[in-house]
Amino acid sequence: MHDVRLVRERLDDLREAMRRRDALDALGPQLDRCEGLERERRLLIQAVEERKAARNAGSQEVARRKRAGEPADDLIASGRALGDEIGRLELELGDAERSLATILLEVPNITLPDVPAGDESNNVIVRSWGDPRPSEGVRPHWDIAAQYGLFDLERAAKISGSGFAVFRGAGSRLVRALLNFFLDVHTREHGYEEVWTPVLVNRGSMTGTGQLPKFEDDAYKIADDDLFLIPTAEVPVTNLYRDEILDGAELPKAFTAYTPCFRREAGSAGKDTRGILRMHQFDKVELVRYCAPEQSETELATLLGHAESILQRLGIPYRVKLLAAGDTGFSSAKTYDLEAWAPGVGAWLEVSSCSTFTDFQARRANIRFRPAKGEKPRFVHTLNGSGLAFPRTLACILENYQQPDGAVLVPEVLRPYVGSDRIG
RNA sequence: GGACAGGUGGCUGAGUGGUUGAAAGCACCGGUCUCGAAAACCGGCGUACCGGCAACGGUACCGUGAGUUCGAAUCUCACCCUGUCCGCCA
Repeated sequence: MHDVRLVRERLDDLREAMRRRDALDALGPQLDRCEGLERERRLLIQAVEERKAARNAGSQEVARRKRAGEPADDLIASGRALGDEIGRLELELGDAERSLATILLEVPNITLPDVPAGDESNNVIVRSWGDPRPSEGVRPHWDIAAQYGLFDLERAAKISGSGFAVFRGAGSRLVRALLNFFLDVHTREHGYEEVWTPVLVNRGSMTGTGQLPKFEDDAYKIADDDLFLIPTAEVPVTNLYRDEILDGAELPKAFTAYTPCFRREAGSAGKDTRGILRMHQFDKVELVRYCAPEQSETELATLLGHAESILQRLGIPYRVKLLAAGDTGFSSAKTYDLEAWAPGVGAWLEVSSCSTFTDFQARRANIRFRPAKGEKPRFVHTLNGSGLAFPRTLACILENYQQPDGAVLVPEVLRPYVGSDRIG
């Protein structure tokens, strides 16, 4: 959510930001409406407060006269008239504020100046790591998994539906290994505090991080209780400090969490239908950081480095992609995707997405910090990134570590967790 | 799910419908005293919005939302949360 002052003072900047996202056609008229609504809102606030001040003064005088035993019927009558008027004006004010909020809650964040404008064709590969293994002779992960019984999509479809997976045997053990390996690295070497959170969250949390109101159709919802299954651990972890004021000396704060993630993938029909590349439920270890605005630039680099470190330890070649404004998520101001090489499917798979949200989420979730004693609270900056998503990482491991005899070597760093050095 | 008891400022904790943004204490900040510190004493100490260059003025906020009233922390209703007991349950 944007500061209303942006509408008042820098509406052109907001328009330009939407243009860079290729969203001006859709949002331009809405922004124009905001300008009028904002003006109307302020006039109504002034009108209401003026009358409230008069009513308060009148009430004081009523109290004084009653104590003095004097009549106050005239003041009570004028107070009642003021009250009626205030009621009417407040209805109008409520309408204006709701209309304004409805629009503003659906305006995406402003991307940073170094984010390229336009759609995904303007994404930039900023660097890459490792030597991508040629695809020749490498089977896709679903073939490997079928041979060694690593996961069972047919039975998952029977018990849940398409887009769900049952991992079994060595496959299940690999998932558990990823979970422990990722969390161990982030807590022991990268300085994150580990948290284990609910995966069912309320509407306020989903709105705080920006999934709602615009993307309600993408989320699994428990209608009876107005709860949502989290699409990412970003939601519960970022909302940890919703409506709080943090001590500036504590910043930056860093959290890592393992959670399952649930996505309806509405609009993704027909994409990545083979294997486990796009699931309704998948597992992920997430990294979340809170920092002061001045730190967020370096914090993003730090976060990205932590995610990259996992791929390097696993020995999986990857590339770092800076997303163009039009490809950048709703709440994000700047996003780097980490794409790992999957020789079997012959594609770069997005295994992590690292973003800074500047103060966009903090404003929605009301997360502030006090820079120093006696100073005014300011909004924090929030960042998050996957470190990493399990299914695609698993696919990359199977395909990169496939041996000529068909077996799969277990990456060195995972061996203590898996308990063996090969599958097959 | 049922029955009680509660939800007030960073914390503890008062608060008869009418100078209550809210007593008091703690914590915190500044000052006096001191060689320094502690103690004592004095003063300060919430957030947001509206207007104003500013000084400052105004409005709102005592779990949330409605309602009664000239006026609500205080009365009414609904909801949420916490605690305790019962039921159920991994």
